[in-house]
Amino acid sequence: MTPSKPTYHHGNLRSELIEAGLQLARDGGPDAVVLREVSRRAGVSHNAAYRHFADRDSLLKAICDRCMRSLAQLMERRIAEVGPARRGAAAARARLRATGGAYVEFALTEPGLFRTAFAVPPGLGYLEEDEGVGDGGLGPLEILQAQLDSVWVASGLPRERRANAEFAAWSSVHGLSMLLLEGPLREVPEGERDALLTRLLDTIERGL
Amino acid sequence: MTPSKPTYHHGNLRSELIEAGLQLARDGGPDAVVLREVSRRAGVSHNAAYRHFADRDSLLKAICDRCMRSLAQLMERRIAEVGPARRGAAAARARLRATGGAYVEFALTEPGLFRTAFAVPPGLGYLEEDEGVGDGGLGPLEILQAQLDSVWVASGLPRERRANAEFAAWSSVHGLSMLLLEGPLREVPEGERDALLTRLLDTIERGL
DNA sequence: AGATCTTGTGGACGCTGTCAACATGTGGGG
DNA sequence: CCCCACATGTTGACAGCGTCCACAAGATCT
Repeated sequence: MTPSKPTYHHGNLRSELIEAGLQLARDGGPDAVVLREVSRRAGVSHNAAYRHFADRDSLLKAICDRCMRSLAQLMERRIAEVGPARRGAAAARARLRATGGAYVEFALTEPGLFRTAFAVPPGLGYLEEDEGVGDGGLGPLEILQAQLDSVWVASGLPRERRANAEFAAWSSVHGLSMLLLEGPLREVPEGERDALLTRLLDTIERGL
Repeated sequence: MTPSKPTYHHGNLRSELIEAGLQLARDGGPDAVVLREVSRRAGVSHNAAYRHFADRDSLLKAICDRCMRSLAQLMERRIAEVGPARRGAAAARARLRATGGAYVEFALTEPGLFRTAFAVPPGLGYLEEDEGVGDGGLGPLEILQAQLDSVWVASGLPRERRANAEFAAWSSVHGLSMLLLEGPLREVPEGERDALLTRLLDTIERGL
């Protein structure tokens, strides 16, 4: 099970397959993760992957988890950049905006990885067990929840309104990402995108 | 160009291909639109479609337009159900909520069609020319814009805040739909989904 | 050393989209 | 009316894909 014994036939194929698939996903999204091409890039025959993954979907799932991890890491980084020392309501709101901004930034700068992160094959559960988790051990949703908690504490928002706020915020940035990436907004010129994001974050912050 | 001359070899194949593809899309989403299976269902050989569509993507695009039209129609219907006679700010807001609700309703009741509506192949422009338009001649975005205009007029919201509001609202319902459909929220039990939608619409309405 | 399990290979099958060559039905000009 | 040109549909082929099966070879255990 542990993929880290470098003393077998190939060494540690499993990792290399994931790495090769990740590169394909980066360039062409989830559909570009082609089993035979992955094997080719790893330098093995077209069937070797079946010793490490039940089928293509199983490999894809592993790659999706890595993509989700990258997303979580960018969110963590952008939150940290606000400055850990800053306190108060303004800082909490700035971190919340950074969280949403990082989400859309990831979608636009790594479109292939973003699309792959959410291309988990049906039947393979999404939130398994510490998969797709950033350096802080939290997944994207949990990171967002933490920032919302901070805003609630710092801004004194009505407690009963906290319920499900994470899903409203998440949906917004996710939807904007999808629409810009592969939806009808993909023809929006680059210069206008920031305005859309700003307007979106304004709306959510006001509506919390 | 007009597909309605019932006096040729097959009659009007083009339409039947789209119809057959639509059924496949309804059951299995865009990936289920398989050229050979479409031809099979239309009762023609596997290559007949090439006389009406340049390639699979071209056929898929036509199917996507039909899906978008269905979405627009459901939005129109739900808006009309609010009651055309009702006037004032409350009515305008009710219609706006109906618009967003219809969007998510369509995604959940016709998941295959919804996913197909946004699976327009890259390279084939999204908003061509009166495609994917409802009975009122408006596409989903334009319908949403009209409802937002009504709210602005009826509620006297600050005019400078009108800019890009449609994209914030659209992103929200689109994101929720995607997350519930094929995203990490697809395991949310049916009973809790309405709460998420309500919270989302509340947030948007407050934040406009 | 020899048995056994794990890992990788080679070949096959049916599926897909697409291309080229061929067949057939339709409509118009002599 | 006939024949020609064109539009439409068919047949056959090709490469690429995921997957299954039988086999080979390296690693591990006794």
